[in-house]
Amino acid sequence: MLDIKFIREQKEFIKEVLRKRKTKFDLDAFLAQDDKRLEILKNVEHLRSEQNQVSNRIASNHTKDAERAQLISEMRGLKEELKKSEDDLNEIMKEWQKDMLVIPNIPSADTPEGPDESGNKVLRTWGEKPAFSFVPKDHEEIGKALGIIDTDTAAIVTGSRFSYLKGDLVKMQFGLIQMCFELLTDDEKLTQIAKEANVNVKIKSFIPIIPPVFVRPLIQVKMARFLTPEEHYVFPEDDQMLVGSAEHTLGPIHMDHIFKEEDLPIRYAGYSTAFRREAGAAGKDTAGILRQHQFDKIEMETFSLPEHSTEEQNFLVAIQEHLLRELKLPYEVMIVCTGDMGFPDNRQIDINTWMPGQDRYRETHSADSTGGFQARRLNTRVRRSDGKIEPVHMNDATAFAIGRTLIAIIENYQQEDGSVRVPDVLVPYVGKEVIKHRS
RNA sequence: GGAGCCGUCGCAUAGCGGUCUAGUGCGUUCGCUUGGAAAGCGAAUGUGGGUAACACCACCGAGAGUUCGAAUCUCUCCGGCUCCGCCA
Repeated sequence: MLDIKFIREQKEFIKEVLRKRKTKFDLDAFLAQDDKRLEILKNVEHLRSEQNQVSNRIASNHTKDAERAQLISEMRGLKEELKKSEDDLNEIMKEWQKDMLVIPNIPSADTPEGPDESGNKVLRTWGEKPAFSFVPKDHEEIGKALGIIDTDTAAIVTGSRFSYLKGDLVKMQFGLIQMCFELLTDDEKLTQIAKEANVNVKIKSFIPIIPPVFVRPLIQVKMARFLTPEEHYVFPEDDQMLVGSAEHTLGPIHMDHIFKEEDLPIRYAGYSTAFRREAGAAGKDTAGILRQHQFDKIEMETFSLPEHSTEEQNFLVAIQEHLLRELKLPYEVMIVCTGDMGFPDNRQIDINTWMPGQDRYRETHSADSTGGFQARRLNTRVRRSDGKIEPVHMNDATAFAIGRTLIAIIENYQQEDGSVRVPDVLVPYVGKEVIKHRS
């Protein structure tokens, strides 16, 4: 949510934002409504003020009985007028709040304008795509043959887009989790990463979190992550829904809280399963485990001072890149254009990792800078040293989308005989250098 | 799931229909005092809306209601605690 004062003051600018982000919204009509809202609000406050004054006179000992009776009958009339005005205000506020939720965040200056994902720009690439002396297979074929991925049984037991991961692949998942948390809780390594990426942030390690996977729909609305209800598993009788990302329960941790300036930044790393209905993706990526209804993820969520949030986002991207470099997986870093970026984002950076089995880069990471957009709805603020209170800035970013990272490893590290080499950094966790079929 | 308590300004508490535009203590900040400090004394200290700035208004877990008037009474919901039951 944007600041209504800002919207009022920067009308033309907001219109431009709406156009760039392909949002159909009649801003003029909305602002006319807003004028009306302020007018009614003033009226309500005036009436309430009068009500209090008269009420005080009724209560006063100096008021004579006859006068008191007179005042009480006066109050009856006032009461009705107030009620009517309040009803008007409530009605207009309902519309107003709905409208405010439709206006997206303002894209950063370096966000390219574009209609859809074709407008995204690659900022840099890293790593050599592996050269194979044979035709590389995709992860499903390899995983199935090795007995480490079983989607067939999952389809029978549960349904499509679910899977059993088995054997060494499970150990590899826990290896990824381990190496990730070791990094994110290590000040020294984080300092090194920031230095190498030339990013200027206060180093403070991440607090590991295992968050709930259920969340109230109302909280999702505050996170601006509930624009497509059909994408979520919702349980109306419990007024709860499954999260689509750990971000959904990490972001609201400090709802209604006011930070001291020196508290920031605060960084969390949450490990959680994510659930998505993939309602709009029928027939897309049906093979293997690329697009599942259920997958595990480590998500970074940080709270920072407004002037530090872009640098914070760059820091999170540097961490993402570091993790991929540790695994020696080739990737490209991409800045997402206005037509493709997430609704609450002011700057979105995606990382696509090379997947030889599909002969293309696929999205494995996203780093979303939402500025004060989510924080304003969540009422998460900071008191500056001069006493002023403002929304904090929030960043969220993938550390590992584990399923997709496993895919990238399987496909990049595959060998002609169908076995998969284990990346050096994961060998201690998996306990072997090559994953072969279990005899 | 059953029974009983409870939710007030950072924390702790008062508040039992009008004097609550919410009192007190702790904490915090500033000042006095001091060679300096502690103690003591004095003052300030919630959030939001609104305004050029004031005024003004709202907020006592959330919402609805009763009333001329609600932190206070009623209802619904949310959350917490204690006991019982069940359970990893």
